[in-house]
Amino acid sequence: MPDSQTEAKVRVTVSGKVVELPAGSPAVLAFKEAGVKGDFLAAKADGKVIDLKRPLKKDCTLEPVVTGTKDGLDVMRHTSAHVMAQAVARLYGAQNVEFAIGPVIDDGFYYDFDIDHKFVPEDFPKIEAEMKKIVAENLTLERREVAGKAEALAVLEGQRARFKRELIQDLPDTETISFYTQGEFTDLCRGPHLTATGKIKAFKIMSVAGAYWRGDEKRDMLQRLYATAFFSEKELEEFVHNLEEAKKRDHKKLGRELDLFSFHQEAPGFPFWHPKGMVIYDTIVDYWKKKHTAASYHQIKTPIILNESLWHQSGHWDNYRENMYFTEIDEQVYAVKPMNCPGGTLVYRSDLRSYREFPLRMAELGLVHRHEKSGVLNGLFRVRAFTQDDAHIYCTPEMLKEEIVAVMDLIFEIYRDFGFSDVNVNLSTRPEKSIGSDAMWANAEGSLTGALEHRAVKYAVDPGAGAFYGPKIDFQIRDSLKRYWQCGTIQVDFSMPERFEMEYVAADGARKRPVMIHRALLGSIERFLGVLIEHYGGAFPTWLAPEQVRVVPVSEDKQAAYSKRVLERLLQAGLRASVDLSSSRMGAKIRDAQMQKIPYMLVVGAREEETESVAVRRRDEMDLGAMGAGAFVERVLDEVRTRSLTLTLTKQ
RNA sequence: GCUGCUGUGGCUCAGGGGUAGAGCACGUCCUUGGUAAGGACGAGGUCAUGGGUUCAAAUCCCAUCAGCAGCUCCA
Repeated sequence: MPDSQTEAKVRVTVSGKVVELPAGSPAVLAFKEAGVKGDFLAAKADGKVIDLKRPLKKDCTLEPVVTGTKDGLDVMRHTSAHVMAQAVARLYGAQNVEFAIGPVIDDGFYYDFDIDHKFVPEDFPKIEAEMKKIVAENLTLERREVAGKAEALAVLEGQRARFKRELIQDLPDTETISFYTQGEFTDLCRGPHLTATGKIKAFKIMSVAGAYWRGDEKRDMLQRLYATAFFSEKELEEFVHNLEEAKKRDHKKLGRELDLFSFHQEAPGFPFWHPKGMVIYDTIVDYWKKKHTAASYHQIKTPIILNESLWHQSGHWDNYRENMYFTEIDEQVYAVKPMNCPGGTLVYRSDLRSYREFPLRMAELGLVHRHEKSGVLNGLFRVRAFTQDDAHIYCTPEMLKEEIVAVMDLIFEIYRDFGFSDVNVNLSTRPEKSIGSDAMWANAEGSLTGALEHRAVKYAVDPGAGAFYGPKIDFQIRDSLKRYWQCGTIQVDFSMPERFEMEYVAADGARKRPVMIHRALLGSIERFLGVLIEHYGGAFPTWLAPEQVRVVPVSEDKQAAYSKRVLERLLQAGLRASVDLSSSRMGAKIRDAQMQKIPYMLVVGAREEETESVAVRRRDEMDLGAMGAGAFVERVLDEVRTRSLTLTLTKQ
């Protein structure tokens, strides 16, 4: 019998229960001792995920990581990455491959390989089949810790493993270095991992792409296999289905199909808006202007081309020149504005300002141009010319918090009206390199957090991620496919007022420097419209729809006059409508309107003509039956007025 | 910007060393039909651009431009 007096023990707290185990016992034993049952994938010791077999060396709080959790999924995906690497090693010969890294990412994992064979999608089934074999073999994963870099390098002795060696070299000396082995495959890895490959459930290789070693384009280009894994085939199928859905909703595709905008070789990165796209664009702008007028904003418009000297003063010439376009006027250099603020400050300085005007809110839908690298252009999401829904607010430091609350209120209200109720909020605080006094930063950051807390907004803090000229809050909206889009931002700016020597006259008659808030809600109208297209899948709510009502005569001959009368009535009421007087059959006309995702179709035939009525059909395929033409108009107008996100008309 | 893939009528795409095809859309005509495609006929492309190989290039090679994916960048 072991001497319990001398044997070291660890005290482990598992869901409130304390169990005592010999030091070095595997984590999983603690669950067993504590009587916790379940499908364990890993353990979490004081918040850190570790292997189930990891020896416990000191007292800790331990919880199981089980199927169905994010932690569990990450562990399974991590092990899946090793399995994929092992499969590649088996299929192409371990001596022919060099392994780089294989981390878990948001939607799965990847592994980077240096291999002569060029992966093509046709290789995926083969690799997947080998992975399935490895899972079926249920190989156990063994962790081996080595003492320092020298020993780690010794493990790799004689192997082609220049990436692994480099990784080891760059590790801090204090770091524990570990390897994981499953069957014949060993990989440098921090872990944690599943206990055995058999616990991997459903996986799929998604794509292959080039990727630079350590993201550096001057270094080796590797082949990256993207893959994903889930706890069940069902979840995997759902994921794949979602990807297809996202593809269907691609705004570039819908933009073409719905005839909203186009892009052309003659102007890469510069969108061309078609009539229907313009309707949506203008509707957003009209709405935006109304909201800003109601929130006591003034609206200004500043030039697109401004003298180079202004950009020296603003600091853009030093920091942003690469992204700017230049031109020449009368032998003077001018720049096309990449941002609106410098022009805005000229408006501010056009008059002597008083504290009585504060907070002075100047909004500008400013068209900016930025030279984005060709490879980053992406439909409306990344363009070279776009309209920022910008505003600059000038106020005193004391007003900051209240102003920020007001901006936030406006942001959330506007997001809600477009159907975005889930918003991620991020606070970025002072970076190492920054201007402005400690007191200024304290006030600004205090105002931002104060505003967030005042409205009980949940937010994450990104320490040191603020701009050098001030802290900021960023807003990301979640769309119907659960993707997040960075749109809104509120930035406090200490730099601009200094650089442009902006002043106001305070109550005591002294000249003081105002604080400037720089804010955008939608970010860029173009990009936001792209997000809206994907969010709604092209089926815009009625208030935004380019065409709201399509009149469909049953017989073009016989109901031409009546259908035109109905159309006239719709147009007079201010609705966007048209009539289909083509000679196609009614079914084809309906199909056409349906594919254009027009909210309402009005079928008019002999029956309707007799009673001055219309047979209403909703694009979500509901035949609502007949109703009086006047009643229809009133109800749709109401739907538009309230900016309803759903179609509201129902069967009477 | 880097790497890979792609570029054929307005759109989606097939074809492929011997000077081009389908469906949809479009036009004309016939059809006047009650809730997702009626029919016939027709027009439309120097196969992204420039160069090279070849008796012959849309097809093969190179470069350029553009698009897509990824990397990086940006926020």
